[in-house]
Amino acid sequence: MPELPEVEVTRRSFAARIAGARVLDVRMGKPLRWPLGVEPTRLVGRTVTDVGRRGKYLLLRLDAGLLLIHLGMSGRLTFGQNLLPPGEHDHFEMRTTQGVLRLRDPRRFGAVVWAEGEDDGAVRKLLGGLGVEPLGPDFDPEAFWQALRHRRASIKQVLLAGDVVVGVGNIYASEALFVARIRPTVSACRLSRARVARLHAAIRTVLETALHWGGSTLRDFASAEGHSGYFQLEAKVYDRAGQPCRVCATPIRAVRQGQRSTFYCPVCQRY
DNA sequence: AGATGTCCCTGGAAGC
DNA sequence: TGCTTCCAGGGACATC
Repeated sequence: MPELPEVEVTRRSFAARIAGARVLDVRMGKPLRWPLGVEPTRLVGRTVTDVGRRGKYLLLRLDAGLLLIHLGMSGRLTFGQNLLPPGEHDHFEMRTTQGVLRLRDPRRFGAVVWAEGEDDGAVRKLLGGLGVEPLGPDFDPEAFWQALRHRRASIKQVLLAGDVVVGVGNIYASEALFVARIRPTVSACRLSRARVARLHAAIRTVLETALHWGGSTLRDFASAEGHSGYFQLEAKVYDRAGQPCRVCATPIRAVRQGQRSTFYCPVCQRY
């Protein structure tokens, strides 16, 4: 589920509804990626003030302290009144006066971490090294080029690292590079200003389009192929190894970069 | 500092 | 059918 658009859609789905809610109790299931970092009962009685987002982290702010929530690979967050009893994969549950916030995460790569404030050690450790928000005002072509010009790793891996720009996961990295017509394996520092400007625009377009369509991932759409009118969000390259490029019909190629799969069109995407 | 490999965990799909 | 192997959208951490 979760790259930046999915996390942002999740945030919007409950931010207004949970604001002002008082915590009634907190229940933990199996351990997530990191311990909560606070006795769950200490959250009882606090009030949720708002829900923010930084990269793929949700920031649930309380009148004192905040919870950093990450969905990992398989996490789903729900907030509602009449939820079923917790299942075996529901590992965090916070009952409030306005509904129950529940994290279901079968793979348990996700996390819920307590921080006393915005400059807490946990916040600095998890959020301190993050790059700029791709949909925010600080993401601009010139600064992007400046940040890339000293990086010798492949552009795909630099995008995934998240220390230049956040929120671009494995699927959207392949898709954005296709839109920008850039070979994923090219070294980041070899990209010209003009090509970086194209990539900048492509990242925004890809993420904004996904956000506009409700944050459903390209993979979800691909598996739902034929069902709805959402085919404009079909992956152009992701998971399409061997299938014809939608632009030039050349078979899409798959390679591995840093233990992750990358897909590209060898004709449309140049070095 | 930056690049690279490893690991956390479960479930579904593919291969034999 | 049943077993094994591989793969999955993330990212912190150790190591070089």
